Amino acid sequence: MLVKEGIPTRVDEVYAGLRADILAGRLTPGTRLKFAELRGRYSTNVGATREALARLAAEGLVTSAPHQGYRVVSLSHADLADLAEARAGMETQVLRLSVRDGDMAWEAALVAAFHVLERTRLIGPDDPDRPSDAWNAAHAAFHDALLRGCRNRRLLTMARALRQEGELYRQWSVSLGGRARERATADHRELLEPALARDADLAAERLGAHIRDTARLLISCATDAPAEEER
Amino acid sequence: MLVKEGIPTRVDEVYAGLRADILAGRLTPGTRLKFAELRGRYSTNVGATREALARLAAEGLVTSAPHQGYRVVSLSHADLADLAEARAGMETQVLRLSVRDGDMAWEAALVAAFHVLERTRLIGPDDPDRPSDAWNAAHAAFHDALLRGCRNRRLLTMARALRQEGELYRQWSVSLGGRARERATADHRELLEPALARDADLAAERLGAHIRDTARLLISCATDAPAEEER
DNA sequence: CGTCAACGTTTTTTCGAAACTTTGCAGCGT
DNA sequence: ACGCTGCAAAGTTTCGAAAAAACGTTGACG
Repeated sequence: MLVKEGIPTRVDEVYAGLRADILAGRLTPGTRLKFAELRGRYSTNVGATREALARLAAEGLVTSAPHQGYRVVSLSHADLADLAEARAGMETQVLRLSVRDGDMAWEAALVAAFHVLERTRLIGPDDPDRPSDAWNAAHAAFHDALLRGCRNRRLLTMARALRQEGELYRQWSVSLGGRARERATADHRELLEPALARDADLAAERLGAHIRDTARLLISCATDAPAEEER
Repeated sequence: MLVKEGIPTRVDEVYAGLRADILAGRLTPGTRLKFAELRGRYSTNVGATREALARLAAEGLVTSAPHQGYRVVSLSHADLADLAEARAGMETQVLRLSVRDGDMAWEAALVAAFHVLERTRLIGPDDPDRPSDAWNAAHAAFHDALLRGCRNRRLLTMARALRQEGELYRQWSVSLGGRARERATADHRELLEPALARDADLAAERLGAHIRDTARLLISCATDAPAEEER
């Protein structure tokens, strides 16, 4: 956060790669991140790896304990509940500001994102139980477009970080229940309309409900105990 | 964040020292942080310094640009307004949860913190224009006690990080106006009472107003342009 | 049979120097 | 006088190896 753009350095590459691997699920939650492995995986030195991990730790995607190395953040029902609560509060606040301050370009981007989301098949060709990658991307883009009108960089950054962690849970949750499939488009249209109508209260209320519902759904679906340790 | 405790490592020392120096104002906002200097100041190597700075950057206390090093975050009126808005939203949310979930130990700690704050002289012996160090510490402790009842670690951590940045502005603001002095104790009593009475709405409303008022006061007082560049 | 201590291995942390990038300055040409 | 190009200095980034710490195993003792 608060890092100005410029020419990407070596650390940035490792950071980006690591983050992508975690978010895409190529590195499962709870796995230990040994420097030797990472050094081979991203073909870099220890120092760069260390700094990339430090950034991810600050972001909440990995945890660190002195002299015990880093590991991918582990998931738990309790933490998911906490995260949902934090997101509901955070994102509704940002959405209010977004609705208040967003200009026409924001509206246009929002409508565009919704259009893409609406037209993207929820279920991919490969795995009939899991949302397709394209849909996940469109979904994330829509929610980001929703918040992007907020002029407060600080709040926007925090909301994004929280949402990103949510993606981790989504990635590792088992197949979504049937209800989610039918509701998906309707839910998002119900978010779009009050946002465009500049009804901040209604939009915020619906977004909060959306987040809480999704979290509840994930919790109820994840009957299997979430990944814990690995030594 | 999300760093488990353990035996402090070298990086932790540098991180702690650097953070203390920034918050105490020994390193002024906007100053460039050269590795050579820091290496001498904390008698350590480049790598440790680098990692400590990376953590502080993630926390928002320093900024970084590729190939241009790190510098202490610079202050501006616009950013202060953003920060106040973020804090108002964040802290009121955490306070609601704190009031809802806080147990008797929380109440006790809160009362104790208020007692100390009430009995601490606002104006120190050395500088008649600036709050004393003791009062600043008591003030921070009271606000922390207010929020500490919140069981959601994630929200609590974020609220604390935001508040910490606020301390930076307070440190560098010019002497507070007269109104602040009389209102100080009354303001905080008006925070304490609804919290103990478990009136989350009233407590949240007053805290939000308190934060916004303080920020407004700081902005109006800081007639001199805030520190900007230094190359 | 269980517990504890010591040893060896694995992994993290620390460190200084080489390599690369940016910045400031002087010289040259227009 | 102004602008551009190339050089020198300062500073950041990268790198691999040495040092310190934790972990697992083995062996001895109660």
